[in-house]
Amino acid sequence: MNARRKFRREGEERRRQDLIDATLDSVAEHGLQGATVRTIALRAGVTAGLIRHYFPGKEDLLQEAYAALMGRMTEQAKAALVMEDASPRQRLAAFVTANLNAPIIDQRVFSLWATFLGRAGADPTLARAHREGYLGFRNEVEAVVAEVLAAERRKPDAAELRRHAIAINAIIDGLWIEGCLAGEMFSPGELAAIGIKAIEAELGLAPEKQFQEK
Amino acid sequence: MNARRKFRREGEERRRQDLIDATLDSVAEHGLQGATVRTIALRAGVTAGLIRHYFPGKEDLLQEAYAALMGRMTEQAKAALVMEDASPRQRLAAFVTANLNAPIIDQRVFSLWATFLGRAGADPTLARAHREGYLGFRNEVEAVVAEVLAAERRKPDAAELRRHAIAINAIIDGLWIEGCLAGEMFSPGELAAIGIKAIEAELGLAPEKQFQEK
DNA sequence: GGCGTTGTTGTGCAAGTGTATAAATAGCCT
DNA sequence: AGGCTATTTATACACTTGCACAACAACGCC
Repeated sequence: MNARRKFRREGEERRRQDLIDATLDSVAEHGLQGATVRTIALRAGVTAGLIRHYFPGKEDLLQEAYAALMGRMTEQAKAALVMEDASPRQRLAAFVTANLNAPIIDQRVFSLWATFLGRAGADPTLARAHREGYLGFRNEVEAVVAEVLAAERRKPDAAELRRHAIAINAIIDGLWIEGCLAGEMFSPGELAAIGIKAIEAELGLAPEKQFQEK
Repeated sequence: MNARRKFRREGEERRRQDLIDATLDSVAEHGLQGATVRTIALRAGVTAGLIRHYFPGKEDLLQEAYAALMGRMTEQAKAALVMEDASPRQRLAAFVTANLNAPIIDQRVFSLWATFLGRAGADPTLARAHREGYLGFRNEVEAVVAEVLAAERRKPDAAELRRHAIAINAIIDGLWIEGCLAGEMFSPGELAAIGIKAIEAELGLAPEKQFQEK
């Protein structure tokens, strides 16, 4: 009687990923305080003790989960930049559009972002991880902005470029937050349209002419 | 022996405020998970049992603490708008400047904001509280923008006004976050200057002429 | 001053926490 | 098929958590 639970042995990488995913799910749903080893294990379909077999402690699991989250976010964000045969301005517009629509506009991701960042003030590790991600993102923005202005025959100095990047980054971040927190207040594509307009104004570009037909 | 601890009876309102402040301090420093009744009580200079005398439960204390935080934030933010004998444009600039400098740019406040907002996805009460604060803020922005444009003899329709308010709100929010998380990366006043420029571009205003002398 | 009210303390408790560790078994190698 | 080994389960433990409750003492009132 009292049969022991059946189980399967998964590959190490698979198990670690499952545990990390389960951790992110738990944090997104119930916050850091709700992410207990038992909750996480239950979600991952294993028992609590197994966590200690793959991670030195719960804290390490949380750290790795945050790193994984950041990695996915920046990866998705930057993916919109790799477009061939497109003008710099089109690439910038596509970048903004991608960042202000699903799946990057997502309440769950926002919850995770906010929850972890709330501890950045106290946890230097988290703070540094965020800073690196932020600077990487801003540098991408700055590079595209430089291309856009170059295509317009304009030659901004480094300080001006930096200011543009900071402002544009703020516009995207701010609209991203609004979309995540109150997405249903905006019609589809509205945030992206607002963002593109604001960014074009910031860069002093003439409103884009619509050339839908080939 | 084992003398019982001396204590003083404080007024009810005072004690409640102290407990709320201690709660916010605890959350800012160690996150929601670090805000235990014992930690909070220790910080407030009382023993844990007293919390239950003023609040039905820990959850209620957290709710009231969040409400208090939001109240202080929006109050401070709006305070910069009450300027007499100032042009709409000056008031807008003062508003932006106030929101992008201390004490509104503050890592502790950001930690609290992020920590609580991380649970907004799961807790409808928090979500609604945030939404109200956000809409209130945006309406203030929209009102000032309307004044600024009116002073320029421009008559935008409601939709255009809404878009401007959304974009400007995003700019302020985005720069606020950057300042809170990495304040030392910016020189004093730099964020405000960037914000004002971006907002003027968004509104299509000619760069402001400096008229320092009376 | 004595006395009652009630703000405040201290203690206790059941549930839940992360971690340690022994027992079991799934899957591979021969 | 049989044994080895490392993955996985299960149990135990010390500690923390929110909450309940009884004892106590500070303060107002007469």
